[in-house]
Amino acid sequence: MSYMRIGVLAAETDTSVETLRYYEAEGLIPEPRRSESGYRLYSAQDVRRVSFIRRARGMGFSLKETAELLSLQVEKEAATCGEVKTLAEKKLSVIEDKIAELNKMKAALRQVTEACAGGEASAVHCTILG
Amino acid sequence: MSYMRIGVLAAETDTSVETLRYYEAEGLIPEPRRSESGYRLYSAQDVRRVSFIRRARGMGFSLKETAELLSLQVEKEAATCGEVKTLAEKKLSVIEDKIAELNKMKAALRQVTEACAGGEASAVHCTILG
DNA sequence: ACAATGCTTATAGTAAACTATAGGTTCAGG
DNA sequence: CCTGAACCTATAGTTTACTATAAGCATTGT
Repeated sequence: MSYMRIGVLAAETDTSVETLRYYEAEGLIPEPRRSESGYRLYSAQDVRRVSFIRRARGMGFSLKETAELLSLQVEKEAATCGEVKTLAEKKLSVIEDKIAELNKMKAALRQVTEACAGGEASAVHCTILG
Repeated sequence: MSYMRIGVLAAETDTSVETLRYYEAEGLIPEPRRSESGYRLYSAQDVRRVSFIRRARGMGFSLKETAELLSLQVEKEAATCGEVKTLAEKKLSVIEDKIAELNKMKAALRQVTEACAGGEASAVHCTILG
């Protein structure tokens, strides 16, 4: 149960096996250990890593930006604590900005739902923009 | 001052003129009125609309999804209040989900900055994932 | 034993969202 | 008047992120 093959990882992370191999080729996930016959074998940590990648992608981070976020883990030996902390804080503020943007969109949509009583009346006054 | 040309709109919205024409071709912004010589002329409302598009794109919404969000404005005559309200609420929950995901990522990054004292020590214990 | 399923590599194809180019028109400043 | 910047259309090219195909080996169920 400890190690899973690529199909299981794909299912667990709602990804395709092709995409997983692509992420590996692009360096977003490390080369996994292999079974005797050459099958890729993944751990629970890989599930977390791929889930993180999918989440970041869904938020509009590119694969390159996602890799930067993940580098906070990968570079742990190489970088000093200070460097990692600085990068993490920079990324954190990017995320804060995104949350703020989403809250703006939320407010705009709220206006719509509140202006609309619902029902059959024409939606002339329902508008997302000014 | 009331109407601006495409270059000004591009500057105001941090977009390229090519992208603006592309958005027009794709139906994300309406065909603007033209000057005598055929130049596109935009209003302040167009600035708001393009800004909204850029914000939505940055959040990971595709152009198609962005168009759906904007349709809440465009379809105002055609659709009933009930339909618009339902769509708005659906989109609202997508946005809530995105905010929740970002908060997860934020928590993960917080762990990093907190585990890292900062300074010269190796960042072995700085990790974004488990 | 053998077919179905799942894995392997390598390579090619695709869709979305720009981005750039070519060739021409308009307009503002010197 | 003329040069250069900004605009026009039409079309072609690029990048990103997959997605599919081909040809073959491995594993599992009957």
